[in-house]
Amino acid sequence: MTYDPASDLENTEQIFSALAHQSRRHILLTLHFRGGQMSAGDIANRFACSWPTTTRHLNILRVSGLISVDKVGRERVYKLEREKLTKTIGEWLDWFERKPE
Amino acid sequence: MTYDPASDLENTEQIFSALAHQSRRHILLTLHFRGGQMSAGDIANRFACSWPTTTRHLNILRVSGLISVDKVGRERVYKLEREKLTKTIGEWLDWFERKPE
DNA sequence: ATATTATTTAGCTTAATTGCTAAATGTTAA
DNA sequence: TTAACATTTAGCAATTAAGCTAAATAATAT
Repeated sequence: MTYDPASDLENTEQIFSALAHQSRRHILLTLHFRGGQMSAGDIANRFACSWPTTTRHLNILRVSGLISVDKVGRERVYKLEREKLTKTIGEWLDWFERKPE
Repeated sequence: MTYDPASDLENTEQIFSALAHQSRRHILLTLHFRGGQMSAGDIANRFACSWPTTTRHLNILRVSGLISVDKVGRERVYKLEREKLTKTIGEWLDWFERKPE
């Protein structure tokens, strides 16, 4: 797969949209501070909303590429894609560190 | 006004929500690369959507604190609050540069 | 005073998001 | 093979977001 600017922009859109919800930002931080990996249940148990609602948040994060998932037995283990997050947002933010000519 | 963690969190929410829309991110970049200040008309003319729609985007950005506005004659001049953007997002992103203990 | 310019506000419609509960799926244990 | 567990999918209701056109406001120019 070669570089596709259109899908890259689309992904930036997905990522910023994913970050727009408090619960999803919280999930990312929780994942990070618990070592980068947690099962769906471990995540769901830490949040006030219902498990299906958390599942949907996880899915939005997964489609954006900010997390990935792995089946382990009957559990699903979600993994933070830390570099995807820091690279995408960091690079966007970098435009504002550049002097406007 | 002393530091208020609740309103600080609320503002983070506003900022991430403001950044979730492509047009609003575009407005911020346009402002930055045109020197940090533009009239509402200059901004609206550069976008495909109707002027009232742009006005609403500008208002969302203003309420979040990412831009500010100044009346100059019959124009309204919008100004990018560059540091608000880089500080808020940069500091949030920094959590992910810290080692999770 | 009146017209023109710059911009916002109001009001409406459609689409998207978020939350819920209940049902379905797939996996391991008895 | 049946029960229990871990999780997702389906489907619904309520809220919010985003777009438009038309009307309102406020400042300058004639």
